[in-house]
Amino acid sequence: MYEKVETSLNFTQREKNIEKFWQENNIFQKSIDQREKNNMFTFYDGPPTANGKPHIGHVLTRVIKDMIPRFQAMKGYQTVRKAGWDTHGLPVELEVEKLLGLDGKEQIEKYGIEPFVKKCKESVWKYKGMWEEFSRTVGYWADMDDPYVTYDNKYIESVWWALKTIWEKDLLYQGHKIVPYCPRCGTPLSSHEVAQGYKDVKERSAIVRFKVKGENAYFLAWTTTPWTLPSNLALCVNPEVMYVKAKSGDYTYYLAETLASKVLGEDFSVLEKLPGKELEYKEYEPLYPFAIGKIKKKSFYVTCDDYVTTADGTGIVHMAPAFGEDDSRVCRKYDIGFVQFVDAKGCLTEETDWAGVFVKKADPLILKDLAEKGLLFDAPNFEHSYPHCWRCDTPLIYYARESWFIRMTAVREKLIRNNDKVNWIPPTIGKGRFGDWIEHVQDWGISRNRYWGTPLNIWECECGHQHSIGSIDELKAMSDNCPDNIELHRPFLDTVTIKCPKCGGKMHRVPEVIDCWFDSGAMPFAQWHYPFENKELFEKTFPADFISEAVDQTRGWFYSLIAISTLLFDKPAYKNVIVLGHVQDKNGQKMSKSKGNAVEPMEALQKHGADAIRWYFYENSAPWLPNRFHDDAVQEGQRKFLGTLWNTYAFYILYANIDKFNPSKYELDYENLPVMDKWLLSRLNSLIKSVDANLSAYRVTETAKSLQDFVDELSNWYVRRSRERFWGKDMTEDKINAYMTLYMALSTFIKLAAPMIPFITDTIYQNLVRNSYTDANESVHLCDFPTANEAYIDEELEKNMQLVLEIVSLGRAARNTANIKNRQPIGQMFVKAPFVLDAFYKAIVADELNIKNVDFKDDMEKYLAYSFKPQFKILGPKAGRQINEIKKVLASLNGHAAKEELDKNGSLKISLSGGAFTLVREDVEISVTQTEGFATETYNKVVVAIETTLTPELIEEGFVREIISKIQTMRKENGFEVTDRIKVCVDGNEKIASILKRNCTDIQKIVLADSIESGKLEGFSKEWNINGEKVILYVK
RNA sequence: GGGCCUAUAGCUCAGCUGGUUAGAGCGCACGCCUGAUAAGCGUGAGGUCAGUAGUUCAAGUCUACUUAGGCCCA
Repeated sequence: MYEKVETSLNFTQREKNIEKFWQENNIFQKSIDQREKNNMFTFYDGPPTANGKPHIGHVLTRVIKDMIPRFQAMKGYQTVRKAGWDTHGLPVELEVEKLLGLDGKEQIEKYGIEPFVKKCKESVWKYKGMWEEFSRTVGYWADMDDPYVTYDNKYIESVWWALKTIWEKDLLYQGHKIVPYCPRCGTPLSSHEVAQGYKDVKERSAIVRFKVKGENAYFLAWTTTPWTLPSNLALCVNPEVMYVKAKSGDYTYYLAETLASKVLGEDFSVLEKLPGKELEYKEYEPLYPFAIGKIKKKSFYVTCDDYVTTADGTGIVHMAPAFGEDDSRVCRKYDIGFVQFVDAKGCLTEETDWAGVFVKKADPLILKDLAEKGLLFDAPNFEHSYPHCWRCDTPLIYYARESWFIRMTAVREKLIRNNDKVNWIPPTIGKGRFGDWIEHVQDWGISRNRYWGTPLNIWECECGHQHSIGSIDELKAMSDNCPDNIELHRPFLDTVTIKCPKCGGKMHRVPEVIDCWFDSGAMPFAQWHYPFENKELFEKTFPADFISEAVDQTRGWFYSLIAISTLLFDKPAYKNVIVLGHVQDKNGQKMSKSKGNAVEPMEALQKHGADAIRWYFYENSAPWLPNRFHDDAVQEGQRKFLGTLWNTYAFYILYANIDKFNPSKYELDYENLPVMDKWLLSRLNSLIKSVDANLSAYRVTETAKSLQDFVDELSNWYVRRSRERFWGKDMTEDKINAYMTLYMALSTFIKLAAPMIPFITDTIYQNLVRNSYTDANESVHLCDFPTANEAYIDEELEKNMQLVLEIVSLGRAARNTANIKNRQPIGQMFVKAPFVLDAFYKAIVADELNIKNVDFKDDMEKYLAYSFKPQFKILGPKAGRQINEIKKVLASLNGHAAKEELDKNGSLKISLSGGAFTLVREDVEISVTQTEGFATETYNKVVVAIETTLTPELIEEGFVREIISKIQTMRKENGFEVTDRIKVCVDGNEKIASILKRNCTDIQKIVLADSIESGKLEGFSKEWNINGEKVILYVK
């Protein structure tokens, strides 16, 4: 016996039960252990930080990340899924600073690095519990008991190994990096911090004259930061842009052609036009002498780069390599020197005339000085948005800092090659956003001047020698003051010195820690402490078969993974990646706490249940598109899909319990099944094929849609059509067939859907399958994914049934137009379709539409008229611009005559203003327009016509159907059980009473009545209006 | 400021290499059906396919620009 099924849709409670069941019985672990060790499917989990709360977007990533491995596990692969935590980095430090009331690096150092780092370590677990509960609730299966943690000594040791390997390949070097820098706090800011502090400011910019060497002319260059002019080393033009040499007043200038009139006014004459490329390497005289002698490399000439625009300014940009990302890059490209006449406090240095003056204060002084020297062309006011420190409101400066880089430019070709091996979903990201990014890859600045992170494993000697340590053992071997239980963090490592292999001197570690993106990109090997342990395991699980994160990770994790795997192994770190769109609110706006439109994920899960939310994300739209999330949308899918599935299951259980039916006692007798059952099994097996193919190819939405369509047809066609087969008292062959077919459909379907909606499918499985078969697997998630039985797939059958559905739909429409309700039988229906159905299907149509006769007819002329339209796709290229006239002529043709001509000659002649034109059959589209006496409907190539005149016999039958329906309604309203037998009485209408009498045998049988009498008034009563006849019915 | 993505019915989304009446689901109105169903079926109202210009016999679809939103980078 099955457990009785609640028809309530209270999914959340049932999900909690399943969650508990999984936990108590280690279902997740079993799903891994039961599979063959050498048959692996690898998934890498991108680590979240547990010092931030999960938000609704994490539901999307988790449900996608969860579903694919569940599917592969059922396909027979061992699918190891290790959870991970990202624990290092500036966000953690900032959180702790806030907590401790600290502000800036000075205060941190005063507070003490050791206690600070300790706090950081605690802080990262702030929301761990919440994350775990969240993961359990959405049904995210990953090994949470033994996760990888990026701050773990073993993890760091693996990262060190990687860094040392890179160091030994000579791909790790020191250089300058331009960072947004707060001169007051003495610290660079992350882009996230910079973004918080943009403000519109009005400043004076400068257009400066740079004297061309050996030529009586000047370059006009524009800058918004005059304080960088003393550090000028080069100019830059766009090689593609046209420049002019123009005479204006006493001066001759070079500047961009399109900006000349804006800058010089109307009064100038063009002496020469030339592309920027021809200005390359032209030398000029330095504005200031400060740098002369300080630099050995050749400087003070014009460079080319396409970052220069002609949006404003002069089209010539002044370059100070210490103060701008582009400046720095271009100067490196041209091998120009480097000077930085601004100190760490943001003041100009001794070398200049304004020593100790803060940069922003120096601006007017420098402008004045240039004006006096006749080098200032103009100093226009300029309004722009400029970043300020979010802490202290000081204007930020872009400032070169000593920094460590990984030479990604050296492995660019390899990166591109490896990226080509990745299956990006959608492919456009791999080619576009990501492909372009690595096409222009820059060296990776990996050092951070902070405290809480993986320490950079480079030791430096006074003699200049540098050494990279690759393991704890190596450190201990080279050091005489390394504690036994050394923790690989600041400040503990800062005091550990090693002996210089070159000079024997003391080597100290450099102060930097590394970018935490390097940590997360190292997880393929660091999660297993490779190469110190688990060598074989790593090799088996690299590269990953599948990863998935949101689109913002393109230059984050997606990049760091492939960057590191390319550097170390020259392989991509993953084979398939689904890139997910962001979750937005109802109006397509970004969700944020400040806007108050953020959806609390736990609340949403509580309200709708995990399956409903999962389903929404699978079904709603392609995963990479932005998802608008709101309650109503989730409810829709829940009702339509989960509700329908549940009800179909409840239907089966209801009747199987009445009949004490157990599928294990029977065999499915395929050969002798009725067509309806064969159709369902064919649909089912086609579905298996398509779901398997789609999920194997990571096509999520397509899978969801096909599952949804199947449930719809299962419930609203198969079950609805087959309902009566379950009603009879005896266990007939037909009833067994129906049970077996429905059981097979349901029990197979839940396996197909299990990866997507793991809770409801297991709930159903526990009752439906485990109560049918004592030897069934413990959980649906331990089952093998179904394989299609090709012998059951009958495409012809599915095609026929499809036509039945279309005809039925048209028939209903025709009834509607004729205003004849469904209970009123109709005598005749004619159908024209591309192919003819045999008697069985016609019977379904007849029954479904309550029509006595259904016949196929090719010649429908009696009931219809034709109209003609050009078949544009074919006729368009042939007819060209005549096509509009053809359309007009066709519309005015006599349909019947034209049809006849076309049928007879195979062609149709029409006359146009330009002469006669001959159309063949393929050139025109013929459609049906009119009706006469019959109600007709048409769609695609199917036409139906129903007879609208009714005979007295048909009308009487209509009454019988009405009466039965009313009695059934009364049974239901008055709480009779399905099997109860009743007595029926009728009163108040002779016509109805006589109809009842004439048809009492049929009616009694259907409504389970022992007797039908008139006059004797017993039981529940209700007055009805049946086709205009008032009558009172009684049931008892 | 630069690159990329998105914009189609009140809402959520389809719309293949351009083909003329732009579809589906939800919601709404009316009607039908229903002894599993919180469902189902039909009809109707509801669209300047974000805007402008262009290519073409033909543009939701291709091109350019603009607007709004998003992501990444400055």
